[in-house]
Amino acid sequence: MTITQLKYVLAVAENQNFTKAAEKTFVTQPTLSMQIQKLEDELDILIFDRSKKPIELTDIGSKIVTQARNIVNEANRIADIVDQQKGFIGGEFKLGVIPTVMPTLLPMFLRNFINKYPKVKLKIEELPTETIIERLNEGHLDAAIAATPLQLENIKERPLYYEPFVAYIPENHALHTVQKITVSDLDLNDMLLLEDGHCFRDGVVNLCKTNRNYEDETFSLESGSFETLVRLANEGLGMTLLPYLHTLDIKDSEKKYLHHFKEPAPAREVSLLYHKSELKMQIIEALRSTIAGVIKGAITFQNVEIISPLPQKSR
Amino acid sequence: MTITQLKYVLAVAENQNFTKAAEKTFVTQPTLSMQIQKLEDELDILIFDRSKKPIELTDIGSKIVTQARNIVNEANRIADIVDQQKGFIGGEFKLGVIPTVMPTLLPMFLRNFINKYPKVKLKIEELPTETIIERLNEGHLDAAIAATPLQLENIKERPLYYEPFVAYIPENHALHTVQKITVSDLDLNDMLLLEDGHCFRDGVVNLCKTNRNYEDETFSLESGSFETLVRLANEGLGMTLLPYLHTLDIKDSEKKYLHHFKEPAPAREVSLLYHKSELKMQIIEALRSTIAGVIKGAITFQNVEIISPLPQKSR
DNA sequence: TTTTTTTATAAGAAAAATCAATCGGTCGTT
DNA sequence: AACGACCGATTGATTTTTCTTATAAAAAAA
Repeated sequence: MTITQLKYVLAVAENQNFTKAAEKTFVTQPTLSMQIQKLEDELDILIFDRSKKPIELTDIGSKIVTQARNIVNEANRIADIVDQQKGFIGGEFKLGVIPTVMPTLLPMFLRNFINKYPKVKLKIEELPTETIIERLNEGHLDAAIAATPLQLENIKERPLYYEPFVAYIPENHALHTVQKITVSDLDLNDMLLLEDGHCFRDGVVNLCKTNRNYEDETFSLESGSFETLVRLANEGLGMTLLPYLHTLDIKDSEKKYLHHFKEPAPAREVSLLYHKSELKMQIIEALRSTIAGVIKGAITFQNVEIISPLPQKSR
Repeated sequence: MTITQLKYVLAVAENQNFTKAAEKTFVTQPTLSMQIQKLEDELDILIFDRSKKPIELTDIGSKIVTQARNIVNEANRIADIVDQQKGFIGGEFKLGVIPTVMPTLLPMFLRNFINKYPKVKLKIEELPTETIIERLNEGHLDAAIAATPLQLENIKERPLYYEPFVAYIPENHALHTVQKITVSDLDLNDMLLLEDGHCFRDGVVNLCKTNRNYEDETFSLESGSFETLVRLANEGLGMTLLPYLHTLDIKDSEKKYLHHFKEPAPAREVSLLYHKSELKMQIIEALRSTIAGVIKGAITFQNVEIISPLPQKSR
């Protein structure tokens, strides 16, 4: 049994296809087939059920895949240990970021980070929380930034900052005169929301629900970006909630429509996520400290109440 | 990097010698040297400091060895998983047993076990607790039977039974008339003990010390076997304590000198020990259940107080 | 100094991993 | 039913890797 064989098995298990797996592992398909056959012969079991289309893992096969992932992870860590010893922080690093954090946080720390660690080849992808979790588990992401707490079995969370919600209330709105609003002022039916799939949307819904219970979940209007939401609000279609960092980019002329919450303000917790195997931990730590450094100047709030980003099962 | 290379590294680290490591791994010394050099080249570090005699690990080398042990363990577990799936319980299994448990426990379950699991090649070694711990950590033992609790970082304990101490008090002894003795009756200076290194001896010393404190630790007489202790006691040289199972083998004519303790009787906890990596867990479990089955008939005590087997630092 | 022990190196043999080409089976489509 | 697309297995040549024997070099022991 070799580590290479285990990597081949993982590739086939993930792609459910020998040919694609071969491409991913940069070998030809016969090589892959033979190595996997050799392993199966050695163990005297079948890992894959080739009669199914697409190919499936056998019972024992899926146990082996789990353990193989373990072994390959532990093997990768050897390189980590060496890097750490050499003080080398570099190599490819895949970071996932949720859409509602991406545009505000990224510009704040990115230049800083690549200056400080020029040898790290950062590959950043904007992804919904769900996909982030999948890819962290499969090892296709090295780390991610998302709203927490998620409390997942195999994923560790390291909070970066707490970002309060800020209300955007247009001139003609009923709440316009209220200076410091509270959660109980909120009405979900009057709220402009992001499209489904954004965890910030789920956070807002959770927040409003702590107040009242809505059976009917037909929301008035939804959009894919905060900018659109603000514009819709200006048109008198309702109010909306924004994460604090987004309010820093708003036009001066519109800043007067921002209303902060009475403390403790509702807030989302934004964390650095990584797999419990703690691979590439030096880079993760470098990332965390860089972000912590730049965020300190931007967010000074203390007294906040964390709103869960998890979508609640309705009906 | 290959698993084979890691195994070679482990062998050299353990033997501190390329030639011996080569023998242990069943390859020639040049093979070993070259493979290790290849790994060192690939990682671009030195694992071994060859200038020292005997050879030493570098700083980074010892970290790599730790991780390598990890990887090799996890890799071995693949075979475990397959065996479990096939319901196969077999292969070589190395069991360590402490001297004071060996002669009484082994005959009770051994025949039973080899009948039930004929494919397991049991290799049993009588070893002191200290050596058992070392070998479990290095993976040279698959499991062991020893007195607990030891509370060690990398070793799990699964209690098998609680074996009360029984006093052997010869006719002319001061305590001879006392039927049920108590711990406070004991006097370490009057106690015949096993030689240094036996954990049962440490248990007895601990037990007596709960009673009084002795500054002077010059014990009267020591011996390597319980049989000798009994004979010495018969000669009027003092009393002694025996583990319960040993009292079953005593001559009928001497049984009258056995005195049980008042409940809760002091007892030692005898456990199955294995490495936390839980390799060969099916065999370990088979062993445990077999022993548990035979011991149930022999030991029915309930109300006991466990005496630590750990030697206390004196002076 | 000589001998012994121990690791490194060199060269050839054996084993293995890989590739290009191709086969054979299973789909879905026409 | 015939065709083509897809997919994994097989074959045979080629390259790469691993291992061994033989030997050199260095260090330690005598």
